[in-house]
Amino acid sequence: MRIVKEAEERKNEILDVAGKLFGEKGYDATSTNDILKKIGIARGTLYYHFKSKEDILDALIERMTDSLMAKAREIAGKKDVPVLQRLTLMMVALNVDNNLGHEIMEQVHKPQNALMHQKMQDRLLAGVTPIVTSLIEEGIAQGICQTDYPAEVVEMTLLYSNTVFDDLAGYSGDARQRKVVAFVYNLERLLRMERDSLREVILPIFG
Amino acid sequence: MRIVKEAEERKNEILDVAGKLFGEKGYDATSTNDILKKIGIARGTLYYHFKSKEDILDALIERMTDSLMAKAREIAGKKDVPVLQRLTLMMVALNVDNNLGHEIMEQVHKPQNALMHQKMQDRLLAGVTPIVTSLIEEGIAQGICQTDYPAEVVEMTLLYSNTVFDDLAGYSGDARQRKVVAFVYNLERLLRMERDSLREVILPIFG
DNA sequence: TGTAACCGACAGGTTGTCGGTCATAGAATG
DNA sequence: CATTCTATGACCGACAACCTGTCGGTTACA
Repeated sequence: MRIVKEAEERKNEILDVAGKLFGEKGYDATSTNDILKKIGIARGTLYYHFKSKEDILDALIERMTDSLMAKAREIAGKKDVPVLQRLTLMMVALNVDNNLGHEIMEQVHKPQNALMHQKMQDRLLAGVTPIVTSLIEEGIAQGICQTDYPAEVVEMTLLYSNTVFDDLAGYSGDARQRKVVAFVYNLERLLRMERDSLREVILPIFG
Repeated sequence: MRIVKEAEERKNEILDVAGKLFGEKGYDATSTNDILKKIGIARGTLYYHFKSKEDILDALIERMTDSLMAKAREIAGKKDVPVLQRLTLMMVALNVDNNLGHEIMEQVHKPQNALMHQKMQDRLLAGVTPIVTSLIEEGIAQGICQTDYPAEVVEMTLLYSNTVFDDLAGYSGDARQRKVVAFVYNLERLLRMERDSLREVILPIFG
């Protein structure tokens, strides 16, 4: 007996399985056959819902980044919470959801998954940068920090943390700690903040 | 009549053609058939010299980065030239050879070539960072700049310029100019240098 | 009953393997 | 010194085993 489902439901079912497999074996190493066999659908069904394998990846990334950005926007919008605290919340959200929450991230930084990593980075940078930038601009208005180029500072910072902290697991405990401390140190300089003023805000995030 | 060549010569011949094709069509879109037909060798010959398509890519990247790093080391080693001037030469070398010289770079930043981009970035960052860091440390010793984390500053800076300036062509003239100015501004802050002290050094590089 | 969702065979392409062939440097021989 | 022999490094191309995307036909259900 052939099982029929609403298009939206099937699509999500495909994305769920694809996401899991991409996370386990990488995008390139996962074949469309792997996906459709695991779900129990035919080849034609998969291509009825998505026009190509890359289309699946794009939809998957969109689904992930959309929910992440919604959360980021929500945090940034809490005007009653102090700026620095919102910044902390933001970094927690980005790090947990981005690097740990989904197991996809465990494999995403190895060269094999370059395409996936690249696409996520592009989308996240484009989407999150303006949100975080607005936060920084609030901070500037309140005299907490200062820079002539908030957007570029944010861009540089996000890019760096997204690349380096991705495979931070590869470092030993000490080297890891040093990286994080250096990151805080540099960020303080970029934003012309007092030495160690961000230390207590950011350090706890990375343990 | 079958043509026989020294292994090293054939290898380089293969890398030459592969590099050209990867640059024109991207890594994924180039098949091993494209390569071997263009050279005029059989399938078996290609796989006699390289164990896989990815192996070709790796060898190609190694050949490129090796020559680039040799040049970087040479520049850094000219102890009679002032540090700032050496820094300029270094950036020129990295930018020209990396982004313009080889036409490979023209296509390298589009998502299709993510694997190529990723591998080059990994290798370049790992290789060039210590060289540039030593340069910065010289500058610190001479009192030209100051930071507690020179390696991380360099890492952050190289990563950023390698990612953002890659597809700088996508921006209009004004936005491009702004990016570069912001980059200099941020670098001065990271290295605790006087405002605009790097301006004349770096700006000319990007026109 | 019309159509959205589904099926699976198939075409055309890809990578990597493998048993076998040929060219040639250098050893052996006259 | 000239010639023949031979071991092996370089080369060949058919082939297996995959892969993605298409398409005409089928089925469930609103």
